[in-house]
This record gives sequence, C-alpha cells and structure tokens, in this order.
Amino acid sequence: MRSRHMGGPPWWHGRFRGCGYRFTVPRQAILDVLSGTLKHLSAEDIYFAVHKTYPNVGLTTVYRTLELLVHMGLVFKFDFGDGRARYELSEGPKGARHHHHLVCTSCNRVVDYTDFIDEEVELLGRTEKGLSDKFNFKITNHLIQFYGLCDKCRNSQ
Amino acid sequence: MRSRHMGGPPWWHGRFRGCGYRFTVPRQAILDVLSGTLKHLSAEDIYFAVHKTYPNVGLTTVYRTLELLVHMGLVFKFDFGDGRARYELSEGPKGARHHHHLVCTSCNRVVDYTDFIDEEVELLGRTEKGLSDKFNFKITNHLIQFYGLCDKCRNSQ
DNA sequence: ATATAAATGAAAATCATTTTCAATAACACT
DNA sequence: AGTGTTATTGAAAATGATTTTCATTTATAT
Ligand SMILES: [Mn+2]
Ligand SMILES: [Mn+2]
Ligand SMILES: [Zn+2]
Ligand SMILES: [Zn+2]
Repeated sequence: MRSRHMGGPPWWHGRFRGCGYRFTVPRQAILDVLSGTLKHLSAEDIYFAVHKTYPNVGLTTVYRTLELLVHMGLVFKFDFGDGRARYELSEGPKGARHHHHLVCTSCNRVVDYTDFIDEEVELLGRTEKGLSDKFNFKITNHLIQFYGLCDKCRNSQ
Repeated sequence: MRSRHMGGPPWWHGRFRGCGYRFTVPRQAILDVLSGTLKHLSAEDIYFAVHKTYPNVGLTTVYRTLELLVHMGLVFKFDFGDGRARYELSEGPKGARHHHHLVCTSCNRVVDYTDFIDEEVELLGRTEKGLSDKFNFKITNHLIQFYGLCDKCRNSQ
C-alpha cells in the first residue's frame, strides 16, 4: 500500500519504473491534473493547477514531465493554433474513448468528437497499412482535426 | 501584358486585387518560391530563397505575407513538430493534387501521399457534414497526418 | 542509514514570431 | 507620365513559449 498514491491509477508507478524512470511527486501531481479534466490544458495551465497543491513545483518541471509523458505515450500533445502546446491524457478520465478534434479558427475552441470514429479508425487502419508498406514507414500515431467556425463565432459575425 | 509577372500564374494579381490587397514584389517573389518547390518550407527557408533575387525583402515581410496567403487560402500552414511552421501552396506546382502527410517523429522528414485520398476525402466529406450539423460548426478545412518512423530512422535504430 | 544518479527549480538563454514606426511603393486618378 | 493616398515594407526591438544550465534535492538500491 503506497501511501501517496490515492488519486490516480497506481499502475502509473509501475509504468514509470518499467521504463527506468522514477515516479516522483511532481510527476504524480501532473498526471493527477490531467486525469481530472476533459479540457486541453497548456503547460502553464497545468503548472497553475499543480501549484495549488504543490506550490514548489516549477514550470520547468512541468515542461520536462510533459515531454516525458508524451514520449512514454501516456499523453498526447496538440497544436491547435493558439501559439502554445496543449496536452491531453492519451487514455482520458475513466478510459475515455479515442477521439478527434474540431477546432474553431476564430476563438480556438476545441471540441472532442467521436462521431464517425469507428469508420475513421477503420479507414485509418487500412491507410496506415498501405502507407507502411509503400513508404516503409512504421506508423505509430495519427492526427485528424477539422477546422472551421464554431457555433458562437459563425453567428457573431 | 504586365511586365514583372512572367513566372507565376497571373491570376494571383487578380486574386489579390479582388480582396483589396496590392500585389507587390515581395508577395510575388514569395509565391514564386512556393510554386517552385514540392518541399515544405519554413518562413526562414522562404526568406533565404527570396533573398537570392530580392536581397532587400525582409523576414518580417515574409511572415506577414505568409499569414496573408494562409488567410486568403492560397497557402497551407503546418506544424510538423520541429518548432517552426511550414508552408505549402494549397494548389501545388501544376495543380498538384490534394494530399496528406506522413511525418517522421525522429528526423522530421515529411512525405506527401495521395494513396487512399479518395476514400479519405469521401469519408471526410461525410464526417464534415455530420459534425457541421451536430455541433453547428462551419467546417472549412481538415488536417490528417500520420506519425511514425521513416525508412531510414527505423533501420538506423 | 547511506550512496548514487536521476530529478528538480530558479534563473538565464534561446529563438520563432510579432510589434513598432518611420520610410517606401502600388495604384487610382489626373 | 505625374501626383496623392494609403497599404505595405524593413530594421530594430519586443514578446513569449520553451529549453538550457547548474547547483541542490530526492527516489531508491544497497
Ligand atoms: Mn480532446
Ligand atoms: Mn505536402
Ligand atoms: Zn469560435
Ligand atoms: Zn526519419
């Protein structure tokens, strides 16, 4: 019974150790923040959130940890066009499903959607296979985003 | 018979004027560079290329022009993860076809592909329709990228 | 408890992109 | 072709997200 790990999935600890990394307080805290939201947080967002509980965790550590989490495949990093990277747990709260994004080019709102996801994923799978063979690429990931004007922005102008 | 416009599509001029913009030497030069390559150039790449012919065109103007071209829909802006934006004519040299990208997460190589593009575009069309209706988004664009290890990087470890 | 190397935090550095502002040039009109 | 208006430009400075540096701290194997 590890004392500190009350909130998040305890398998995180093993996942870190398995990769030869230490499971530290800041890392736990950052994962806790990410696992407690459906939003797409920036490094600074996460820094502020962590800061409430652990005021001495620095922004540098947040950046370093996020880079590590992305590298480990626990977190996805996105560019939605607002000049800062956004992060999301690759397996969302309570194992939220794989999804893609709708991005408003005016206000930068981001909407998760899972509609058509099965068809998309099926086609993506075939495409990945075809591309792997043709270009000898080892494909590990994909990105799909739709851009446009959100409800509010299309009406207000 | 406009004197300067020998290289590029003369309709660019009209396109600019139609939007109320002036068609200037730097703008022409930047479009010429973009229309003469299949690569995905950064602002600095374009700056250097333009500089060979017009040494007094500044990097600032390159950035401003690219922003304008993206806004006009003549150019696409991409983030392939190497910390700088990359640009591509939306209608490539001799009307190259709509395509998507394969990105190497190790060396940042980018490969254009058009395989499966018809199926993809068909599904994207349906998805766009469905999403527009459901979220009341006016969708204008989409992005599809596959990430992985390229031929070279997967072999060289 | 101790040793060791990984991880951290504060401050400084980096660097792509943006802003400022005076000078220039596109083009509508003679 | 010349002129006036105003968008556009270029140099320099500013911005701001992210990275680097380096001395200190901490997780964990012993
Ligand atoms: Mn999401
Ligand atoms: Mn391309
Ligand atoms: Zn919006
Ligand atoms: Zn590669």
